[in-house]
Amino acid sequence: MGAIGLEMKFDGYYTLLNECVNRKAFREGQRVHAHMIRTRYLPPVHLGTRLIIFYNYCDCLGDAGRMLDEMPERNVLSWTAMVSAYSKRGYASEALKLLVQMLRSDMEPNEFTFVTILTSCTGASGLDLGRKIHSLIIRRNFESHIFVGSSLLDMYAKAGRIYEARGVFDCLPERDVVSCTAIISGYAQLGRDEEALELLRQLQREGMTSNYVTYASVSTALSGLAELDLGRQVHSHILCRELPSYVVLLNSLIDMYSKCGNLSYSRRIFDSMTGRTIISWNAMLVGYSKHGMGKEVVKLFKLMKEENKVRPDSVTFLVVLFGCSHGGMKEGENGIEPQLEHSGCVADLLGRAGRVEEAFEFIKKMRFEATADIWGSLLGACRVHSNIDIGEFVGFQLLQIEPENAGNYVILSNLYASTGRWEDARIIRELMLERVVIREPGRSWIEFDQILHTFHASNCSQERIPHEKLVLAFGMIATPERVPVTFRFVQMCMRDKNRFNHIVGGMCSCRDYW
DNA sequence: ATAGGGTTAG
Repeated sequence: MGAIGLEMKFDGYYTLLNECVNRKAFREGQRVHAHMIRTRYLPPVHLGTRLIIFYNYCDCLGDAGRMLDEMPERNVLSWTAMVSAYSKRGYASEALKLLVQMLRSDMEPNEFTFVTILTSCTGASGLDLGRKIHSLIIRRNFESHIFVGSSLLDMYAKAGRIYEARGVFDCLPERDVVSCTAIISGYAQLGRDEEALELLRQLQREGMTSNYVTYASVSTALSGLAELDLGRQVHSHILCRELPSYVVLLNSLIDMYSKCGNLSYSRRIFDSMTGRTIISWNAMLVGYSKHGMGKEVVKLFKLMKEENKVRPDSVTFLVVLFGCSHGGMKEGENGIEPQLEHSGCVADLLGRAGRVEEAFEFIKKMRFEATADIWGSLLGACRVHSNIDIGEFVGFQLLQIEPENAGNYVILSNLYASTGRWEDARIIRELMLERVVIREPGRSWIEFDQILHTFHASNCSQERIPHEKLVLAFGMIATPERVPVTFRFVQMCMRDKNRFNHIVGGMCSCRDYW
């Protein structure tokens, strides 16, 4: 790093600041700025912007904002650099405030400004801001700019507004990898897997280019479809294209294979990786967890700690705790100390162990308000362990928090039915039909003799027989008759969207929990 | 000097 001299001017300052950004050297940069002030050097707009970027890079948004305020001359870039700082940290409303301030100062935003601010409008909560920005974009005719359009459609997709996203996409005068990938992954992220793949095929026919990001999204869609053959086809296509094996793509493939039912493929990819991230480990752990292989979860978790290259995050803990409970392992066996944010898992673990009262007390004593997920897992435990008192309380709690979730009605109704309270069961079902409009059609899969059989639950059916049972029955009928009943289940694998049940010798890997 | 899409969990 060069020294601060007396005769510093633009070039010298600029080089120094660049070095400070690269090294994230906050103190050094501050000294450079202080030198400017001491020598009464008024930085021109270009250098001032560099200072804003430097401060933002060091997480000193206040200093950066002050710099913008005090600059004698500002341009689009200085404003946009500051908008970008807010956006990158997810401060969407701050970013919008600054944009409004910018407009009031008669400074016209450019395409960079819009792209950067749109990235801060994420999820359903960003939709309102996103729409406001959209209208500003339309007024300035930026809508068909390829970068603006991509972030705009991505904003809608992430807010769950896939039709609006598609509308923006269809209006783009030109397309590229990013815009195509954005719309495909929009469908995939919403679980509209068939549509994602169909769109991929269509766009490829129309000549779209794809890269590793595209295939990471496509793998997400394949995970949802759980069609191993299709997954393998796409994988071999990826290998043929010799796409660089970026971690992101491999992580996605690990997940895809595990959800398509082939854990050994997942593990093979995992083992072949050189630069595993925490997501790689988590994806592999999730695989074992969903297959009910609690011991493997713990083994891999220990391996991760031994390797000591990545730090477990909250997802890791969730998975390991869930993996142990679903895999039939008791608490304490896993050697993991739950943190505060894993309280929900602890409650779930207690519930699954049949200690429903303790779970209920635990949830009531938690330092934060229980989420619908936490109540939901307790309700499930009440159903399994036939605890009508707590179940009724929790059920009504849930019907208030998320009246749109059909699952809660079904479980509560089943709980009533299992204790002979038929009238209450009926009332809850009617309530569900009244309140819940759309239900996701359920699906189950069963595979034997290397053929995958898919079952769809009818969307309008009043029948509530868990269709997994139907699948199991089908499996029993279809296996060769001369095989004795208890051995029919050898190597049978049954799954739905969330979990696998490996049935070996009449015993299920979930220990008959589901 | 300021820009877009992506992987795990719930």
